[in-house]
Amino acid sequence: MLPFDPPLTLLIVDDHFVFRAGLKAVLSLRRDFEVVAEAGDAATAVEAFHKHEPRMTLMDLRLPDRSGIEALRAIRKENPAARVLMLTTFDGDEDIHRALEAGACGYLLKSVPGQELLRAIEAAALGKRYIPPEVQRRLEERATFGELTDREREVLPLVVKGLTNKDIAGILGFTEFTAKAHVRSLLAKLGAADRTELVAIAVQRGLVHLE
Amino acid sequence: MLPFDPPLTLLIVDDHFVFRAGLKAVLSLRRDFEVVAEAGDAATAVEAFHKHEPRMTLMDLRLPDRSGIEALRAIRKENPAARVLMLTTFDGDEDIHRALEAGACGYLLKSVPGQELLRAIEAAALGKRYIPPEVQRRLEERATFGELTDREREVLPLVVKGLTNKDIAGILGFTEFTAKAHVRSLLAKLGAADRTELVAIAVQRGLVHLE
DNA sequence: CCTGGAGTTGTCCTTTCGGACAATGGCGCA
DNA sequence: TGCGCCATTGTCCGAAAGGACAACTCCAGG
Repeated sequence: MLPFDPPLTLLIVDDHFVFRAGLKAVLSLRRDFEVVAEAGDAATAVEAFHKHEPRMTLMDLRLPDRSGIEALRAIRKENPAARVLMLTTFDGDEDIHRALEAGACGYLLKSVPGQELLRAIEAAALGKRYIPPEVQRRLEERATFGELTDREREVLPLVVKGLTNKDIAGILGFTEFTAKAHVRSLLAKLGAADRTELVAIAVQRGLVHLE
Repeated sequence: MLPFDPPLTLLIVDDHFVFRAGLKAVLSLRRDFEVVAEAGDAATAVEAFHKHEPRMTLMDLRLPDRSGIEALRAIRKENPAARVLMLTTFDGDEDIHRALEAGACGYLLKSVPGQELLRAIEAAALGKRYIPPEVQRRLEERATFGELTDREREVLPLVVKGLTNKDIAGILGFTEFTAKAHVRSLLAKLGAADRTELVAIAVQRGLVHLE
């Protein structure tokens, strides 16, 4: 593999100072990689991207200003050719799916070994989509479930908050029967026996986030 | 602050290669800190501790062989004077509590800046317990809730799995009434209106872990 | 134009929940 | 010895949940 010339410019986005230091340490093993900027939150990330126009961005999914995927979208909106590699701990297949749909050119786990990280960046910079087998597997499992509708996505977080069908109906402005219908559909689509299990599955799969 | 002489020997335990690299990079800023070993899982960690007898151990809570706190316990059992600093992303107050109870000499968030990390290690090595204010706050909030009984700790995961009171009773070998009583008690102690909210709270607080 | 999916609103019926209250036995601690 | 906490088992009751159906509207896609 030929080295990048000029060097591959990189933007690092992660709210963990120590992890950023680790990335820089690993990336410094390649003379043809150059970290031109780093950011610890989404707003700074978008700004830094605009300023430095890096050829590759490494982005954490979980950022303090609660986005990561939003930052990805903002960056891809500014430059649709931008290459962004998501780098995160496992967050459920929904997050992976959303990241790839938003145009990420790969999805690495933070547990990635150094060599694989370098290879993934190289592959992504050359236009390939780098997705590790374990992530791929999760995505395929996911495909067996149907997509959720917009309404279902509105109802689900309310169920997770412990609200009753009547409460949900009041908030979203329809009758209890409608709420029941949506919940019934959610149970079927996610394979849950009742709303309690629904919460566990939804959280595990990253369809909703607690806090 | 006087430098450590001989140098402070350190063991690093974290399953993320990149994060370990970051730790080493930050720690190398102190000439009197010396990383003598590192481990990516609990078993290796205990082994490395036995072999190198480091004066300080930095340990991630979440390890692939599903322990972290177990590794902490194993290490403290071998050497009750061992100093172990937990270093992790937020995992709910229950994990913090269990770690400190098991003898951790501090609990840092992975988002910790480099300087604070170095200061925390220094403080912990000198016998102080380093706990950042945000973690302290979480622990105090927690104190307002009562401790769970052993039975409640058995029942809770089953509730989270979506089982009914009757199912739970069958598994644990008592009647549905007893299951109801425990669930009622859990609802009261954790401040949940129903078992759906109970799941959300239990997961958020780290009383149960999904997967 | 017609089909299908989504969203909406219902009914009927059985099961489950959760609150209030009460009673028993055990075990530790003062 | 007695008090309190825990675990256990109940009863009664109203509210909520969830399955099985059915029907209507709207709208996009073939």
